[in-house]
Amino acid sequence: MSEHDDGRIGIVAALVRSTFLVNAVYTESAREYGLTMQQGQLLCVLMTRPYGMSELGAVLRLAKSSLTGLVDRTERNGLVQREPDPRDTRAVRVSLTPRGRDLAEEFYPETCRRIEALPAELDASEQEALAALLGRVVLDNEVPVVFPGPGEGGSTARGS
Amino acid sequence: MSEHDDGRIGIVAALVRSTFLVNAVYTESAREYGLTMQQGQLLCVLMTRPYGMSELGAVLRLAKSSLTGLVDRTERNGLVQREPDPRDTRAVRVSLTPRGRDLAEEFYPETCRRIEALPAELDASEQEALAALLGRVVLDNEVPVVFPGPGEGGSTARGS
DNA sequence: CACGGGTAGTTCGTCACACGAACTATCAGG
DNA sequence: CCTGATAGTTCGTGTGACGAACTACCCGTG
Repeated sequence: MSEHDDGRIGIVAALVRSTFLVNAVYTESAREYGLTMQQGQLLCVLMTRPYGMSELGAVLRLAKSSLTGLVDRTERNGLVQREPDPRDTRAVRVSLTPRGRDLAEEFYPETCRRIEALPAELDASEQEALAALLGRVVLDNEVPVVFPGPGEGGSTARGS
Repeated sequence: MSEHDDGRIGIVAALVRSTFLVNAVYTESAREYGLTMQQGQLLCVLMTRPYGMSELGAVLRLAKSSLTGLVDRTERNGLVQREPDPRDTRAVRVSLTPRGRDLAEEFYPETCRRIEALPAELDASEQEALAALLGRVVLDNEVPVVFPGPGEGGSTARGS
């Protein structure tokens, strides 16, 4: 109820405005790599491993027809590819192409840097506290892993 | 592989995923009122006072041609109106129609409720801490008032 | 006063995004 | 086999975002 005598705002406004901020930064970063935010997100998700279309739809919270379009466009740009799923003739596995992986491995850390810069005015313990609190919020609300944590991105789960 | 043995995530992932979450909630809420997220945002901004197009572009971070389209569509839905600016023949003032205000006054608090529910598992002091930390982040990064704080919505025009 | 540069918005063409409904093809259980 | 569920695609529609080009107007300067 008491909000901004000294710049203090409610938790709702704080969440909405920080969302607006992160959206803008993410979009801007993607733009500079020739990506849209959605395509950037797709690449980030696929960094860890290939996904089926339905699975991707669940992670990105998209209707299946929306996802077909997104993968179509990203595939047309040469960043992802569809492969038949050996276990199920109906299904496809979407994975990064070499070019897509290269791009993701530039885009992802650069975007991390930019997001990381947003709370730069907070000291280390405050940043940790923020991460912990927000982390609990996303955990409590079962947010899909739409952005891998550090260490999950580049080197760990890859080879084939 | 270093971070989430116990659910802890880095600050970047926390920010990105919470953004994803709030986006989804906001979009969903708007959808139920027959709005898109952008139109809902427009209504929320206009709740406090009328804006000029350029001004709106700055707040919503949209190119002017994008804004023309958004206002066009929202106007077609009968929620906002363009009025000539008495001070400047070139300019227009965009304001809520009565119907737009009614809708905003349903949409805004309902969306607040939903956003507020996200950190419900945090206790009061934790919520306060989160609001304070996030509030500083948005302040440091000069995020426009894209979502009014409580009390700024109806008639109490509390400046800057 | 005229002129010229800046400002306010719109128009136009283009592409991305998101959805639902209808569709094809395959899987799996009986 | 049949039948119902599952995996994806296609199609049509509306929204969203942008840059470039345009009109109309403001205002300071000469």
